[in-house]
Amino acid sequence: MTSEISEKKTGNIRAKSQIKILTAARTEFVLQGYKGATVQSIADRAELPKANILYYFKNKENIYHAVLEHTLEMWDEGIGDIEADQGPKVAIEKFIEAKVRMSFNHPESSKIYAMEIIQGAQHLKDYARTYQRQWVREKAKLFQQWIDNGEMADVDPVHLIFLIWSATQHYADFETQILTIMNRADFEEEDVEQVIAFLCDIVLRGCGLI
Amino acid sequence: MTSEISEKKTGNIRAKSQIKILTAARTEFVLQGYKGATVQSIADRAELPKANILYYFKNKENIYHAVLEHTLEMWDEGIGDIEADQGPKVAIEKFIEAKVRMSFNHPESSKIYAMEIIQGAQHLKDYARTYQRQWVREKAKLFQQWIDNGEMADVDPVHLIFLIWSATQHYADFETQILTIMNRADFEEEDVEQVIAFLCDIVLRGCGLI
DNA sequence: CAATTAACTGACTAAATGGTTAACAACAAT
DNA sequence: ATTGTTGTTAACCATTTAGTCAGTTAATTG
Repeated sequence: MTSEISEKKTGNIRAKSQIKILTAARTEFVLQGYKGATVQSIADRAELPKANILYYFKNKENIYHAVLEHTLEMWDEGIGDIEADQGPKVAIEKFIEAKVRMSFNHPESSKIYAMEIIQGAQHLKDYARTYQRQWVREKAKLFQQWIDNGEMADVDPVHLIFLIWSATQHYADFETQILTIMNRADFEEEDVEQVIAFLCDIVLRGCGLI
Repeated sequence: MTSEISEKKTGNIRAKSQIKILTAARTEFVLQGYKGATVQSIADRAELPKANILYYFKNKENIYHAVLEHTLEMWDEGIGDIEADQGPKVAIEKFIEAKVRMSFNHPESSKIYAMEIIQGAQHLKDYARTYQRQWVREKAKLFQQWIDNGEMADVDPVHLIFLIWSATQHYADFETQILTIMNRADFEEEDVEQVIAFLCDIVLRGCGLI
């Protein structure tokens, strides 16, 4: 039987290699798409021989699944949830800020997710059908209560959620376009705060909360 | 020398075949990505032999370029431009409506475009750098004048354009997700109008125009 | 009709690619 | 040391795929 130390060491090698591979894979899948990313290109980016990649992941599809899973975990965690107790203004502000920060900090995850949806969500149909639909319904109900209480303007809650999703994720997915148009090489913390302020301003005023 | 009639007929065959091929190709590129779409799969979808595809387009990249070009033409035409003479309210309304209708009528073009940008805009860098950047600057200046004249709230014009782009294109690019969440099979004219009304409502109020 | 051009296609080829295997190296446990 | 486990990798193979080509048919023209 293996000792605790050896387990840790073994685990470390596995974990380190897997992270290295998944990081390289994520980039390749974004740049080249699923079919365009080759095991060899992932190996090159990870600076490992191809066979070593296939030692840790049985095949290319498994790598992709692992990347996708990681993406969904982030989506769940980083989303910051919409909380009921502080009213619509704070809830929307917090939600927008969480989503914008996510987009700027992890654009690749957002891109992987976007490409997956654009191509028909082959691997994510169930996720949207069960988890996401439920989440949207719950939050929509919450917004509707605020509307009924006269705490915010009468806007369609579901489309409001879509609006916030799209506007925030745009800064990740269309990074390249935005940087080119703004004639910038990279985003800075300043930009992140400006976007948060802008979106909160428009959306809150749009919801009659300012 | 070929007669006018023969030119027309010849042109017809070429044009018809090319449209057939490009339509099939567009769908395949959306569903499978550039590398994933094979010349054979495009041929199958177009119901033509593979060699016939390569008779009309020298190679796969040429097909993709043709698809992309068509997409950009649509983008230019359908965008409806932001006109100065009727003030910010009408300008924004018209722009939103044009973009939303475009998204619902030609989701595949929007998807091709989105994937291209997400993957780093390899084929579109120049387009964004020259044409788009100029367009955004022009329109931003226009918004700024309205702001300076006190005709609308002081919101960042460039980010306002990004917001409208993202919110409208979202209905094309994330079609699958939205339909799944809304538990619907297809969009109807009713939906289009609801989205237009919703977005105009939020954005106009967000800009202090209601 | 004869000749020229355009449209079309089955069969083939060279290169790329996902995945296997078998042999080897590092290392821990006894 | 011996044994077993994990990690590592070059070499190899089967399949897929873009693109070519040689030859055929259809259309057009003079």
